[in-house]
Amino acid sequence: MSETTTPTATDDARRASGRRRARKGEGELLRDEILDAAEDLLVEKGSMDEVTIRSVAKAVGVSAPAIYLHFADKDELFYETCRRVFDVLNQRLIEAFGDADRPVAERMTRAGRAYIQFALEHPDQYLVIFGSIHPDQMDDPDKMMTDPGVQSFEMLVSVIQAGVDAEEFRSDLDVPSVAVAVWGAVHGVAQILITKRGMERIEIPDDDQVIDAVLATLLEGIRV
Amino acid sequence: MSETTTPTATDDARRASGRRRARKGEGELLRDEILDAAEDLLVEKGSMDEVTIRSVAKAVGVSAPAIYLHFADKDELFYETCRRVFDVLNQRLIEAFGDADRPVAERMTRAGRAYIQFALEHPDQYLVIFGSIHPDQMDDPDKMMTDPGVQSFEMLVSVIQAGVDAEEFRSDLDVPSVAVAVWGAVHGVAQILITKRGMERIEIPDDDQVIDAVLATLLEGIRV
DNA sequence: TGTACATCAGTGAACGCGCGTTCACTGATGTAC
DNA sequence: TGTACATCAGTGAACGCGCGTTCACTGATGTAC
Repeated sequence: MSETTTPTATDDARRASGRRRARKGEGELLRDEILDAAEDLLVEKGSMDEVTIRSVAKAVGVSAPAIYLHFADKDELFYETCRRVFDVLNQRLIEAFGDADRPVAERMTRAGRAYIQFALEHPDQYLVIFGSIHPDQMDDPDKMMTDPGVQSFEMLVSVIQAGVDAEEFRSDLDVPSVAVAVWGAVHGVAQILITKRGMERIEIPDDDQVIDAVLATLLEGIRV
Repeated sequence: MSETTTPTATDDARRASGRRRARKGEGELLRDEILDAAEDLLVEKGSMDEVTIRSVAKAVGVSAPAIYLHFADKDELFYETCRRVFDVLNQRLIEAFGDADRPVAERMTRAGRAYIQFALEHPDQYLVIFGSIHPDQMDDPDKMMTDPGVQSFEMLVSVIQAGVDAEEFRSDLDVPSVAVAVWGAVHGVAQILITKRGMERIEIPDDDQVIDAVLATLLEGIRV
């Protein structure tokens, strides 16, 4: 049993997790792995409170203190985790809204569908993000999830305004109020479709039917 | 310093909290006080996880183990706390829907307004209730918040159907889908108005304007 | 009316646990000479 | 090319803390005789 053939604890850890210690200057690689693991665990557990620093570290194949080489504390880790997800949603909305040649009604429908579909594809992250936007937790304005959200919301406002200008939508609309109403409606439907699994006693139609219903109803309500 | 004049620790506790030990057979009185305190703390903290059994006991003026004379564990305590709130909302919706003489559109508007206003009056309980309806936590069907919710939802469905029958609403509506859409829209707007305090960068109009916008848009969208 | 007793609504101290975080350290990697 | 050294990415053990919950108990209240 020479030293070269005896597996060490370090070897075991490497084999189990598939991780090697990062080269010098490549420490940032671990950061992304941590964020990936945190996101996966968030999906699995459904709440930030039930995901521990230790479990994230274990999933990555690293010791718990190693997390602190990349994030100041637990809050910062999960803030970054959620922001990444929100960025993807924002990107999809920009794409859906962006095609300025098409009719406004069509662009809004596509964006609304993209929004709800994103929420259904990432149900846990979506709920965590919205759950984490709690008034009491918003004391630090720099830590808000809304940076990308603000951008999307402003696009929504200007698209509705464009619809009014193009005489697709009624001219008497209070555009900002309608924008909040549309956002709220789409968000609310997304949340209900996510949670409907638990509501067996309410017979909820297919996702697509409900998505069509809310988008059609909203559009019909603001159309000329 | 005779025993009759020396204040005991028990006297102090009584004076501080205003509680007396319940008479025999009146143990149930404490139960309501516990639920009231739990609800208040829930509002204050914004999340079940941040309210401890110890803090509830302290607010009531009782020792922590006393809680266990009335509730099996922490889950049961907060389940009951939320159910009470949900029952009030349900009652308000029944009232708003109930006046069968009036036009359906008016009844729906009143119910929608009552729903959002209730959410704004009890923002934290509302978010906690909706936050606690998480798919992963719904494994025990007897512990669902939806018992009163089911009743309200069924009323919504039948009211919309009544609107179709009375030829107030379009005959081609898929009533169940529209009901989910309406519920989702109202819920989503309520949630956004609750959380808007934290979103200073998005300029959100007055509550009433937004409420009017979503209800008018939805109604206009389903009207004949 | 007095008194022994059962019952009930609580209490105080302690339990075990898991958590976020800190600390002193190790050992591989790259670099200057 | 060899070697001493600085740097960096980690580790293992331990910390203090607050939590939900349990346990053995106390003392006021009502009741039977």
